[in-house]
Amino acid sequence: MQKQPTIRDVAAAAGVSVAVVSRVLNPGSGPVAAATRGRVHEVMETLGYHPRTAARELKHGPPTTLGLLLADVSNPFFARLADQVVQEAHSRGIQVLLMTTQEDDQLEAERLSTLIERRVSGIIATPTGNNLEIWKRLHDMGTDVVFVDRSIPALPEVDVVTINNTESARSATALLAAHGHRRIAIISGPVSSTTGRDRIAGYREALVAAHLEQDDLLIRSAAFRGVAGGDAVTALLNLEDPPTALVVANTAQVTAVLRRLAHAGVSIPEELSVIVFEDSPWTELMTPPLTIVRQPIDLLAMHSVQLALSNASGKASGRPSVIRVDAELIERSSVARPKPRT
Amino acid sequence: MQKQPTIRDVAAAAGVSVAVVSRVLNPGSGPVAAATRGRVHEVMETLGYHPRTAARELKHGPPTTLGLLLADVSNPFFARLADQVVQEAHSRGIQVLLMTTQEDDQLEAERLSTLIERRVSGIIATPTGNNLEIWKRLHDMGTDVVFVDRSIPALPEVDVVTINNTESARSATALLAAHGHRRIAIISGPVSSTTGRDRIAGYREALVAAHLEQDDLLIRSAAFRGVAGGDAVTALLNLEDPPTALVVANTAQVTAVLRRLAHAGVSIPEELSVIVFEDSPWTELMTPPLTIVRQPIDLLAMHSVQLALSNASGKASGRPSVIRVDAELIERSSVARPKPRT
DNA sequence: AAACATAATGGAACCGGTTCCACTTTTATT
DNA sequence: AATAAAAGTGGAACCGGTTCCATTATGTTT
Repeated sequence: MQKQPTIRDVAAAAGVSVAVVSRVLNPGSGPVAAATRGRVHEVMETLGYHPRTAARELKHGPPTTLGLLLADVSNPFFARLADQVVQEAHSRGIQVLLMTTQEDDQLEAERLSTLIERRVSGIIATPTGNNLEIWKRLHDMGTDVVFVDRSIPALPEVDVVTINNTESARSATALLAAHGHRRIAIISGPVSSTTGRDRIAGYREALVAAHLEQDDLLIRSAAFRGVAGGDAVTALLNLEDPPTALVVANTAQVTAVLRRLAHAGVSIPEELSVIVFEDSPWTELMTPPLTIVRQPIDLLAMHSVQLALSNASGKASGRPSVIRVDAELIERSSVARPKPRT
Repeated sequence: MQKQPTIRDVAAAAGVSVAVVSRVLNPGSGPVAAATRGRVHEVMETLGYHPRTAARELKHGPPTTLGLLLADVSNPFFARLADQVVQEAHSRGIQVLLMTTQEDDQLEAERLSTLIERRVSGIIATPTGNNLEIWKRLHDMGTDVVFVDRSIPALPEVDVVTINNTESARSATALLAAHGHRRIAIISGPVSSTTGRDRIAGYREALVAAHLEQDDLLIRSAAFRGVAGGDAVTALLNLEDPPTALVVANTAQVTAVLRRLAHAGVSIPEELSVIVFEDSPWTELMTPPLTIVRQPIDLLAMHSVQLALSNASGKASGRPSVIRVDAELIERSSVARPKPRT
């Protein structure tokens, strides 16, 4: 491994000063004779010269890197979000440092530390909900923080991009109520998360609107990681008066829930109507095809990147932006009328 | 956005020289009195000081960043690979720059450029198959390149981590043959990819071993992106003598294939036995649960990171490493005996 | 107490770029 | 042709760390 040529090597080989080479490197930063430019380019080519980003960033750290801090990427929802964010960023010449927290606030704190040291211009994150002080400090330092999917109410100064969680859970629940269900259950994310809380709120709204009785036993929160969704299902099925319909509002637990249902021999939609928050292509291939709530991941990604970078470019709007996009309820065949009581 | 404190600010505030602060920052790089260390730490805390990675890397670029160049991350296979790679890297204090090529060699070239400029210590990639010269140059420059999942035969000097593609396709095909199938089809990736080629080779081996006739009409290559898998299915079904069994060896096209089969009203496994290369939890939830080839993504990730970093730490082995891990054939219910000819 | 090893600290060069400013050469103006 | 304006170039400081080496403070040995 021979060592890399530097700008001075190039300058020497081309018979010019480093200032000139730098100008060639940064078009528009100053005049360079066409002939000189050509010669310098040639030399760079033959020497295999590539300017070091680290050195360039020393002077004035340009917004060339963005931190993406997700819970984990094995979850297809986050994976697709990551994919879109990366594409969106690339299209603007920005690179993405991908980090994962595994829903662990200790890890989150560590990741944030390295992002600070890298002086990333912006951070797009699904916060665990803790580390308040770090987030606040980050924001005060001028880093553009954008929470996506979830948020932290205690930090109203941070930009947020989410789907309309309340409304999406409300409409899903309302659909079930419209089919005549009176015992509708919901499995959501942990109540410590805004998605968990908001979706339960929407669920309640729908029950109220449909004049249905609320039963807290029908509301189950499951952690994002692990297989808590399965246990929630079992608990629901063992209820004295079990539900006839179920909203799975925890994307990470959808397969765990379905697995347990299959195991228990529950037939969908005859014995249980189901709506899931998840739009994997697999949902359509199931028997029966599942009625789903589709989250517009591309919009989430687009707005996140936009916010994370717009502020960086000195927008400095007073108010924090809160962007709420609508999810889409797609009716397929996992919802039916409840069978009459025996 | 006030500007960040530098090491000199800390030094001044603590009443010491920058050299001392640097030593505090890098334990083991020199002696510092315990009292001094404490004072410096305090000052760093109150000033909210974080050393800039860019500046640190200027001196001797330490192997602190790794490039991960994948086709795309919306594909769950790559997503899980990314997740594992990131975790593996984090556990060693390494950050990951995630980039995607969308299977486009033009984009690949651009991404590689930025990785070179960042002086990443290693690159883990699923190469498109082109850009030979760039890969070669990268390798010659001393960057540790590791191809994962796929490889480029024309670049034998590069480390590779893959599953045993030939064997996995062979065993899947053999299982179908053992069930009495004589017309077995395969939908693989493009023949320009090593995975595509190797899996077809394994398929052929199995046919030979089972003394079955080979029919090139039963071999279909589909691009990774798009919905080419669907068209391949249609073509197979319209054959004069259609297959009774199918191996879907193109992970990215599995759902497209299944969708088309569902659309065509083909019942699995009665009319068509199916084995897919894919181990999403959804495969088990299908009706019937699908027989699959499971790729040990965690091993792929572990070995990739290990190789990408081991070389960096000056291992400098003469031979390139080729690590081939075994995939696992998991029998469920999508394979049955062919129904007798009518 | 003298002699010497060791610990602790500071000064300054250096990493590889960018940029300001001064200086020289070319082109335009009248 | 004289002069002003613009284009092209180079020297050197600077960004924020690391590190070598010299210097001073502390501790140990005989």
